[in-house]
Amino acid sequence: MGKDSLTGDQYHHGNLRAALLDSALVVLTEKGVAGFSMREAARRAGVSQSAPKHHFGDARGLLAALATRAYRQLCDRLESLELAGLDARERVTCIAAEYVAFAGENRALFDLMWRMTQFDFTASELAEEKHRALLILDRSLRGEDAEPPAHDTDPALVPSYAVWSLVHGYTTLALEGAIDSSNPDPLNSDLLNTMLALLDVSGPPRKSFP
Amino acid sequence: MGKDSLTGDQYHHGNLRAALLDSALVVLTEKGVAGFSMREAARRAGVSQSAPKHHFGDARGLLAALATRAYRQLCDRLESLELAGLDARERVTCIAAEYVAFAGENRALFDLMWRMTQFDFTASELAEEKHRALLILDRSLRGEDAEPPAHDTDPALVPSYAVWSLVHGYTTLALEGAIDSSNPDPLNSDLLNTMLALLDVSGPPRKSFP
DNA sequence: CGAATCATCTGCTCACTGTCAAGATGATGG
DNA sequence: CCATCATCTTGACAGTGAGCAGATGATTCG
Repeated sequence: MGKDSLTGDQYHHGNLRAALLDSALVVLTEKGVAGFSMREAARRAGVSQSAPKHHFGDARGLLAALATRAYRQLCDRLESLELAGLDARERVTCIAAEYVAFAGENRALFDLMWRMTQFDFTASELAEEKHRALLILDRSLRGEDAEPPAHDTDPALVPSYAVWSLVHGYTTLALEGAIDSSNPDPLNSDLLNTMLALLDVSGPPRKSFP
Repeated sequence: MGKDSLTGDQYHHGNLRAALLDSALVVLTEKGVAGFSMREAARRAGVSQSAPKHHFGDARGLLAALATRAYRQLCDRLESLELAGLDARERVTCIAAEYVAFAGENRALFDLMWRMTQFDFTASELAEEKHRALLILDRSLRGEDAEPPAHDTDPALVPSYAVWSLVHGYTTLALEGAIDSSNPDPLNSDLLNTMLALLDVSGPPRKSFP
């Protein structure tokens, strides 16, 4: 377990960093990204308003750390899926369901994860975890023994990019009420699977891209 | 032209609403969604801090009006595309390119459009324009003479939902640096077209969804 | 053991924001 | 001509992120 572990032992003088991340998550979940307040997160952790500074620098730093932890959790969930014995299409269905489930269970967090460019462009650790998500998706799709992609624009990655785009696009569209605005809980796995069925996930792309 | 027209005639006592929308767009473009300030928008329009209240209620109202105008502009651009004589795949390519171009030319605005749930859940005019985007996409995809969808969950809409999800997902992923983080201008139409080629946009879906 | 050093946390201040209530200003219309 | 109404200004308030000086306490080192 890293320094972001959920349960703190000593508290008041101890692992404030993890405690702040926890209280920040509560505030974020209750108030949303727009209503988030670093002072309130500090208040709920029982410390002064400027205590977070030493651990996260500023508010963007706190949110970046929160988003990084969220990416790590998502990656862990995707990585721990049992995909042995499934064909490519079943694996995609499985991954997509987990992705959508994570977004539905952690809406405010999922929002934040895709809103970081407006807070911090240069969070390298965060970019790493984001990239890890792509690699996990690609490995799940093409199998453990397939050759890993040489670079971000490797043509072999195209099907993975397509799956990610489709699943991620559907998730955000649905959460923003663009799919079925009358439905309060719009994440519909059946619809997503029907759309995924229209996607050719097996073969390599026809031509490379620069 | 509606009341959101860009050029104001009388100004100081006249169409402040449009002037505020214009200055708000400038502030939004310069500072991004997180750095947006209603006071600064009022300042740039040459009026007092609480002048926007009468026209938009509060800050969320201003942003909602801005997002609504943006949806209208996007819809107009998609609607004015010349698609006659093209087959389904060419039409999709054309629409996708326009969608991505709009997002690239209006990044802050595009961000805002998909961040409204955290500002205002009940902007009916906005939801209308968002829905109009779907109908335009669907009509472009299935042709002018196809029967319009009966409801939001009409199975005939599935290919349109899939195209929208793929294109929208790719756009947001690319803008967030998830596709090729080293590329500062990541919107690559070739990659998008290659992904769209993997999608079966012609036939009806195999089975309906609830 | 004592003292210096360092990490951590507090208190205070500042500029800025969104929102509200009360009042000016000016156009419209009876 | 005057009342009414829409529009805009002024002045206030609580809340926020950020910076600075200093208290507190743990650690390390002479």
